[in-house]
Parts: sequence; structure tokens; C-alpha cells
Amino acid sequence: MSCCVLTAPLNIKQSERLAEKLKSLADPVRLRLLSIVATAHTGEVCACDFLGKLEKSQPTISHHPSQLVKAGILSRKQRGKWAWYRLADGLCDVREALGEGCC
Amino acid sequence: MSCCVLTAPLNIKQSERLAEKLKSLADPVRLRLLSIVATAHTGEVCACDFLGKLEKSQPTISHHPSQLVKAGILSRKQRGKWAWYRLADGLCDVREALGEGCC
DNA sequence: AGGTTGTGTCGATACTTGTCGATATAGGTC
DNA sequence: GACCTATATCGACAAGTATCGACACAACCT
Repeated sequence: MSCCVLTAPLNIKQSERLAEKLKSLADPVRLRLLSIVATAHTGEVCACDFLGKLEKSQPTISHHPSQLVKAGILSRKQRGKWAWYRLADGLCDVREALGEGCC
Repeated sequence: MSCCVLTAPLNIKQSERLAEKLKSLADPVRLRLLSIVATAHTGEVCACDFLGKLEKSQPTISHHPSQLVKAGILSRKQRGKWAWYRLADGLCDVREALGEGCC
């Protein structure tokens, strides 16, 4: 990538791409969801677990992980009738874009 | 802090605080603005410079830096009739909250 | 096949936010 | 004082989005 906010002014395209990832992270429900997945011992979490841990309706619970998948923060795999989520590279990309390692 | 999304599930308060900072970053105009400030040789930028570099109206240009200041990403200092912006600690906080150094 | 269960999608609604024109404020100059 | 200039604020509108109830679909079980 090598386009981080600390090395050079972002052009419009770069800023829009990064903003989209950040927007997917900038929600309390999705952050809690992300931290649940990121700290799972097995590295992955079944969608059914979210229902018990986040006090939201099922459509809402279904909506948020798909936003994170679309942004590349999580990845989704269907196993039988269960959906399993695990971390993707998107989070590292965001940290790098925000200047990880330059501070 | 020691509350990063990779070490333990966030509680509601933590997720709301982090989401607020991320929301302030999740906008293309503000990201370009941030990168302009972050890459300035002197470490600070006059608000008047934004008007030439971001194609937005003056009220909009004024709105965005104040959002970043409120979130602790930038700091603002008035010198005469000019407003000068420089980086604050908020950006490092965000990177740490996203798991900098744990990946 | 029929029933159950997990999960995504649709439609509606309420809330938030980015944007701009108009106006206000505050510092500088004459 | 009167004027100009740099920023912030206000009011309004448009666009986006978080949420939910209702429904659809697909995988399992008997």
C-alpha cells in the first residue's frame, strides 16, 4: 500500500477507500462484534453467538457482520446452517493507513 | 488504556468511545485534511490553506477540523485571526485500540 | 415430504450527518 | 470609530444508515 496519512496527503480516491473501511468500524455494535471475533480462542465465532451477547434483534445482528465483511474486516464461511466469522486483513490495512509504525 | 479489540471483548462504554473517534475519521474530507496536517513540514497548518486544497465551501471547511478537534485527533490554536491545526494524541489512541503491536 | 431452525433480505421509519447560503464574531488595519 | 478578512455558527435540506417486524431461503431432522 504505502499510502498512509503520515507520509503524504491523500488524494480523493485514497481518502474515499479508507473512509469506507473506517465507516464500517465506526459503530459500537460492530466494534463489539469485531472484538468478540478477534478474541475468540478458536479464531472464529458462529453468528448465533452474537444474538446472546449483543442485545439487538436478529436482523440487526445479521446486518452488522455483513458490513464488516464487505469492508474486508471480517471473512464469512458457511458451515451447514451456521455462519462463521473470522478476522480478515482489513484491520491491519486500516492500522497501516493510519500510520502504524511511523509514530 | 490497554483496551484493544484484540485482547478482550469491548463493553458498551468502550465501544461507544472508540466508535466516536472512528466516526470522526470516517470521512474522506477529514482524512485528506488530517493527512495534510500530518505531513506538514512545520507540523501545523493554517485553516486558510484547506480552502485551496479541498474543494468545499468555507462553512464545510470550518466544520470538519472542529470535528477532529472534538475527537482529540487534532488540536487547534488561534494565532491572531488565523487558526492553526496540528496532530494530537487521538490518532495513536485509535491505532492502539485497533490492536497496534499485537498483529 | 413436512416441520424446525439459523440467517439473510425487504420495506418502513426515525435519526444522523454532510453540505451550503446567510449571518455572526473577532482580530487586524486604516 | 469604520472597514476588511478569517472563522465559526445557524438553519435548512438531502443523503445515508441503524433499527425493527415480516418474510424468504436453505439446511438439517424425523
